[in-house]
Formats: sequence, structure tokens, C-alpha cells
Amino acid sequence: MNHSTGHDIADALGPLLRRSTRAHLYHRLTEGLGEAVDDLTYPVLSGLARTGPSSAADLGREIGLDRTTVTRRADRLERAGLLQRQPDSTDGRATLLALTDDGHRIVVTTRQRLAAAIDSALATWPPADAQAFARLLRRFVDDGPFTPDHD
Amino acid sequence: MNHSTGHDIADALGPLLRRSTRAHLYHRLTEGLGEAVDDLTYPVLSGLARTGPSSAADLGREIGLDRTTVTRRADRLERAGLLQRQPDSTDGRATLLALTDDGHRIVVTTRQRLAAAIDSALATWPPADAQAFARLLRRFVDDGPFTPDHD
DNA sequence: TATTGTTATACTCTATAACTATA
DNA sequence: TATAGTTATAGAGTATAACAATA
Repeated sequence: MNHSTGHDIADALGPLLRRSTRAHLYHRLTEGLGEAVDDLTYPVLSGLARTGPSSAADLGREIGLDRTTVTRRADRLERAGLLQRQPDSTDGRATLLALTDDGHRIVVTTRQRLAAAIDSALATWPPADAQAFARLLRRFVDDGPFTPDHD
Repeated sequence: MNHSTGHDIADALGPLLRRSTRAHLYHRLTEGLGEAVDDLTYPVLSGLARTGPSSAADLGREIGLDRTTVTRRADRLERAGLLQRQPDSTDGRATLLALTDDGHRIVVTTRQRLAAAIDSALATWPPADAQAFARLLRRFVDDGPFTPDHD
């Protein structure tokens, strides 16, 4: 055999990593949900939903953005009423970003859209294959060659 | 059960789609290969390796970039001797972008790096799991919710 | 009339720098 | 001394507009 499993995965990975892939997908997920919800603010919303109330610095580390970028995106979401700023009672320097009820509803909607798009793409798969893929993908992302080397 | 396979996959997908993930990975793959080879020109090189000689417009469609962007990235690669421009004998409007031998060598190197990184991440996996994952990922990317709706 | 490559332009998004406040 | 949030700035990268050439 002239090809390794690594090569096969490498080839398949390309389209997933493209900027246009993410832009197109995130555009679909956020369409019609208001001016403040787009491919830029979506990661902030979904990150906050995952972590709970979080400082801009912590959230930036979680989703791979500088805290200044998080601040600016959070401004837009705050103006739209999807996010609130709260003082952090345990750290006087920090300001916690927290989803509002409207913000939570937006996240539920986008998550459902994404899950539905995936389920639809996998509709013709044997259920066992789909479940196996979900399990293996999760492990791959956790183990994967994607995590930055820790300094 | 309160979670669908689609939701599981949606959750795992997040980190893969991040800009910082792609930037970090492509930086690792292209490190030390010369000034012209970086996260921006890598997709041009690897796209050309996949398609063979191609016009900027076609290559742009293949890798999800505007032809003006492809032109500018190709300029850098041409100056570095990794790519050549050739007239297209079948279409007087087009200019074919083609990898040079040096360009091919760079692609081989980056492909090996990526495959090695993946193999290393999967080193502890049962080989059957790794092979199953490669097969399912390929199918997922082909079937997936990522392909733009064709106009 | 549509598409090609290229250049110039304007726009968007990002991180860096700098500031003040708190640990 | 280090880290928080925020703002201003500058830098990088992108697509849009426009051009001449070809289909």
C-alpha cells in the first residue's frame, strides 16, 4: 500500500479548513437572526453558551481570539441585547460576558440548524456509521494535531 | 436520550473550523520552507498539486478564493520559483498556473508533515478505528453540509 | 455578451500599543 | 509585576471595480 491513513485524513481535511467553508456554513446558521448575529459573533455566542459567563480574556483563549477582538464583537451583541456585561465578584479587574435569554435562544436556534444540517447530510448513512463517526471525530479533535503546543 | 448524533458532531466540529486552528496548523506545515510558503500560499500549492495546471479562476473556484486573490498569491510563488505561468493552448484568455519541480517538492514536504502529524495523533488508536475514521471523514466531507448550494 | 488576468481601490477584520484599574 | 478591559492605530488580506484581451 502506498498511502497511509494519515494521508487519507489529510486529504479529506482540506475543505473543512477553508475560510470559505466556515464563512458559508456560519452564514447559513446565522441567516435572518438579526444584524448582530453573523459569522463573526457566532463563535462568541456559542463559546459563551459552552463556558457560561466568562471574561473577554478567558473567552478569547477558549475560541482562539484576542481579547480586543472579543471586546468588539461583544459590543455588537450587547447592543443587540444578546449579551450582558456583569462585574466579576471574584476579580475586580474582570467583566463577565453573559448571554441574555435572547442570546440563549439564538444559540439554541443556531445549534439546531447546524445539527439539522448534519443530520440531513447523514440521513443516508447507516446509524451505526453516523454514531461511530461522531465518536471518532470527537476523539480526533481532542487528540488531534490542532491543539497548539503548550508553552 | 437528549442528544442527537448531529449535535455531537456539531460540538466536535467547532475547533476544526476556527481561524486560529487553520492558521496554527498551516504555520506548522509551512515552517522553514521559505518566505513564499505560508498559510496563504499553501492552499494554492496544494490545490495545484490536486488539480494539475489550472487557471487562476478555476483554481479559485476549487479552493474557495477569488481569482484576484489567487493571482496575488501566485505572484509570490512565481517569484520564489515554485510556480510557473504558461499560456493555455485551448483558451487564449487563460494563463495556466503550474507547479515547478521545486513547487512539487514543497507540496510533498507539507503533505508528509501533515500526514505525520495526523499519524502521530492517532498513534494510540486501534488501527481499525483510524481507518474507519478516515473513511467516514472522507464521506462526511463529500456529503457534508459544507458544499455551497449550487446556484 | 461573457469570461480571462491583472491592477487599483476600498473595506473589513485583526492584533499591537497604550492607557487605567485591579490582583 | 502581571493581568483585566477598552480604545486608537496600523497592518494584512479580501473582494469589488475597472481595464484590455479573448471566447
